[in-house]
Amino acid sequence: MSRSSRCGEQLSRDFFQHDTLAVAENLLGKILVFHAHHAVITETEAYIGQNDPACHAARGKTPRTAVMFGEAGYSYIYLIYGMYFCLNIVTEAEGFPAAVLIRGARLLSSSPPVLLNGPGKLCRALGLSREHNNQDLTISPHFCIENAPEKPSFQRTPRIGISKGQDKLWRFLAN
DNA sequence: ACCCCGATCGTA
DNA sequence: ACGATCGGGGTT
Repeated sequence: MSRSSRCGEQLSRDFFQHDTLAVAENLLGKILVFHAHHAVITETEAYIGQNDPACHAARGKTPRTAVMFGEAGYSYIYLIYGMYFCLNIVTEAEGFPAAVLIRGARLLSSSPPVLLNGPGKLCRALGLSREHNNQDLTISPHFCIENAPEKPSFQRTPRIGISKGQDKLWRFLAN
């Protein structure tokens, strides 16, 4: 984390190549950049490997989940309930399927800032959809995560909207 | 080929 | 509490 640790710098791959819980926690307060949009991440969830029953990759690699088995720092965007998209960022070592779901952010490129509470609303507001799946977030300044001065205080809770894996406190919510 | 259900959201 | 809406994944 040498170059990437400067404020406003695009995070490099090594930020994402770590334990998913650490990445989910450390993404709080960071800036999600998509073209003209800048948003402070306020809520994340971790989905970790084939032993996590709520993880899409729990039953192995399929065409949809293949990106989760790939290199860290790539986007995993999928359609949910036929109407909404959810944005994840792939984590950990290549071959280990895990990702962080971006559930909430405060949109700065608007006045006053708009609270995007919910992964579907977030993708709709930013214009993220299927065509932005499987993109490397460590390359382009138009789709990346930027470092930020401070990590906010936060709480951990069970993940939202799942029927399995509710015992884990894998949701991170900035105060 | 078919069926079930989901990492959601807005409205009732 | 519920409906909208459709692709993925398991089953036949």
